[in-house]
Amino acid sequence: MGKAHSANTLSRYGAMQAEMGLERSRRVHIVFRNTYLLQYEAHRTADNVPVSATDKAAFEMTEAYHKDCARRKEAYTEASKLPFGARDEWRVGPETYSAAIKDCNRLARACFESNGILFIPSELWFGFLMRRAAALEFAQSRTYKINPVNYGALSGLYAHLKRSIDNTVPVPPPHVRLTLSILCLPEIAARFGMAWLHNLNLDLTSPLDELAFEDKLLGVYKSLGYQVGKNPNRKKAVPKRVAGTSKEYPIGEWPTLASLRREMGQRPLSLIKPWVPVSPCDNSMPAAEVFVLFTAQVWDMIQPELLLQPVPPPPATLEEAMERWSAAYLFQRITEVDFIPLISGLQTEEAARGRPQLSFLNRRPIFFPMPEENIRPGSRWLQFRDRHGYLRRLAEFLKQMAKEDGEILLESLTDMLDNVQCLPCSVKGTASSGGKVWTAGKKEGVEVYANPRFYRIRGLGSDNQGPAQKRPVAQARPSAFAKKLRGSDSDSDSDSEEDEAAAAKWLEARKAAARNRKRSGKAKNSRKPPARKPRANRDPEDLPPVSTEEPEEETDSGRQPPAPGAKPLTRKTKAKSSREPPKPAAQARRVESTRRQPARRAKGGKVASEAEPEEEEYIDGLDDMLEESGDEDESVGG
DNA sequence: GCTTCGGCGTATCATGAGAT
DNA sequence: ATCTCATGATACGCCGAAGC
Repeated sequence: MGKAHSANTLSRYGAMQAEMGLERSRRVHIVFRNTYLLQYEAHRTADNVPVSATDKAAFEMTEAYHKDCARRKEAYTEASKLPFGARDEWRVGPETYSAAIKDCNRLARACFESNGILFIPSELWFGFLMRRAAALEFAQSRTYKINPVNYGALSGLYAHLKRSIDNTVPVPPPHVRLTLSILCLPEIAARFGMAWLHNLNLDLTSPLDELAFEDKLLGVYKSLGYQVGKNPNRKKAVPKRVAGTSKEYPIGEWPTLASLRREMGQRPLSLIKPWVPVSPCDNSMPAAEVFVLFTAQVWDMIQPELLLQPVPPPPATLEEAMERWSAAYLFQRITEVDFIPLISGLQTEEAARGRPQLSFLNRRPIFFPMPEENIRPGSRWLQFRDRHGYLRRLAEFLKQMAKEDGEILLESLTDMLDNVQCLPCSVKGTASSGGKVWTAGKKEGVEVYANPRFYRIRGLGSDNQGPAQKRPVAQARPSAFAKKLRGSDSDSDSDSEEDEAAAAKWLEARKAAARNRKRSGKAKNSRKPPARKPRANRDPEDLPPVSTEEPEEETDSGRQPPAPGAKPLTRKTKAKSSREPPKPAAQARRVESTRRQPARRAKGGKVASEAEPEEEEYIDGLDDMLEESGDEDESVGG
C-alpha cells in the first residue's frame, strides 16, 4: 500500500506514492512507484526546494512576504499559457526494466485508455490556483488588520494552506501542526474527502472561534522563531487613509468618528448600503416566527403619529421582517428618525476608548430576554410576555424544545439581529429598571442604531497627525546664532557677555527640562497646598495627626515627593477648603466614592475657590522651582 | 399614584504611558 | 515583562420633575 497525498484541503487528489517493502520489492523488482502532476513545476526552483516566504515574514507582513505573493502570481500567470502533464515514475530493478522497456508502448496505451487522467486546461487550473492564493492572501491581510489573539496561529494556517497549493508539505512547523490537530483538519479531510474552514469569518474580531487560543499559550511565537520570552510586538494595523470621496465611499474610506456621526445624522442613506433582500428562508422555523412577531410588535409600539400613513400590514415572512429594519424602510416609514452609528467591530486607527458598544450580535438579550429573567413591573417589555406577545411565543418554544434546540433558536435570533441594518436604541428591561423599547430622537421621533456591517466605509481614521514631536528641533545655541546674525565683523565684548548669559540660561533651561522629564507624572501633577493659616485660627481637627512633621511640611511640602501620605493630603485639603457643614450620610457616601475616583480629584480641586490663585502661582513658579530642586527630584518616584 | 423623561453620577472597559 | 494609573466614551441605574 502506498500513500495518497492531498491536494491542499482536498484529500487524496494530489499524488500517489508507494514504497515497496523489502520482501515485495525483491519479488517484483519494483522499489518505488510515484505518480504526480507536473503542475508543481510552474512554481519550482532549480534545486527543487520550494521557495516561499517564512511564516514569520507572513506574520509580520514584510516586504519578503509581499514579494513572494507577487512571484507566485507571476509564475501562475506564466504557467497558465503552458501545458503540463502527469508523471508516473517507477524505480525498478534490471529484470523488470528490460521487460517493461520492451512493452512500454502497450503499458502507456493501457494507462491512457484506463481514463485515469483528468485533463484540465492550464488556464483553468492555474486560474483556480491563483484565486486560491489570492483568497489566502486576503485572509492573511484581513486577519493582520483584525489582529485577533490567535493571529499567529491563523497566519500559520494560511501560510501552510498556501504552501500546499502546489506542493505536498512534508512536515509543517509545530504551530501549524498544533493548529491542524485542534481543527482536526487531516481527520476531516480523510473522512469527508475535503476539509473546510467553514467557521472562518473575517468580519469578526475573533475570526475562527474554534481556534481562539492565545498565540502565547500555544507557543506560536517560539515556533515562528521569536526568542523565548520575547514576544513580537503585535501592533495594531494602521489603515491607509484614502483621501477623497467617491460614490462607494461618500465620506472617504476612513472618515473620523465625528464625520461619520455628522453624515449619519444628515444623509444616513448615502452611508448605509442599500438593503439586499435576504434569500428566501424557512419561515416555519421557530426563530423566524418569533422574529416576525418581534418586528411587528416592536413596530406597533411606535407612536402612530410618527408613522407615515397608510401603515402597511405587519410582516408575514422573515424576509419582510428583516427588511423592516433596513435603513431605507425606517427612513421612508417614520416621519423623524435619528440614525446613530454604532462602531463596534469597525477597524479604527485610534485605540478604542471607553466601554465597547454592544454590537448587533450582542443585543439579543435586550430584545429577547430569557423567560426566567426578572423584569421590573410596569416595564414596556412585559407587554411582549402577554398572551400574544413574541416573548411569550419564544418562551413557549423554549419550553417545548430540548435544551440544544433552544440554544439553536437563540443563536438564530442572534444571527438575524446581526444581519439587520438598524435596530431601535432599546434599553434592556431588568429587575430594577423598566428599560425602553424605543428611545426618543433629538427633535422628535425615534433613535435607531445603524449596523456597522452595512456602512460604506472601511473603518475609522483619525484627525491626529501622529504623535506629537517628541524631540525638539535641534537649534543653535543663542550665542552661536547671534554671532551668525552679526556676521564675522562685529565681536564686541558687551554683546558676547549678553550672549553668554543667554546661553547659560538656555543651558539651564535644557537641564531643567531634562530633570522635568525624569519626574513622575504624579510629581508633575502634585500641586502646592495652600499656605497654612495662623495656628490660632485653625480648627484643632485640621491638624495632621503627627504634629512633629509640621515644620518640614510648611517649608517644603510643595515639591515633596508624593509619599504615601501625600495623596490623601491633597484630598483633605480640597474637602476642608470647601468648608462645607458636616455632611449627611448620603452625601458622605458620595464623597467616599469620589475618593476612589482619582479623575474627579482634579475637578474638585478647581471647585475649591481658595486654591485657584495658589495653583496659578504654582504653575508660574514651576520653572524656577525646577531649577532649584535638582537633587530633591531624584527622590521623586513614589 | 403611577409612568415617563431627562439629567446626573457611577461602573465598566481597552488602551497607552509610565513606573517598577 | 508586568503592574499601575489616567483616560474618555458609553451603558446603566437612580432620582427628581413633569405629565397623565
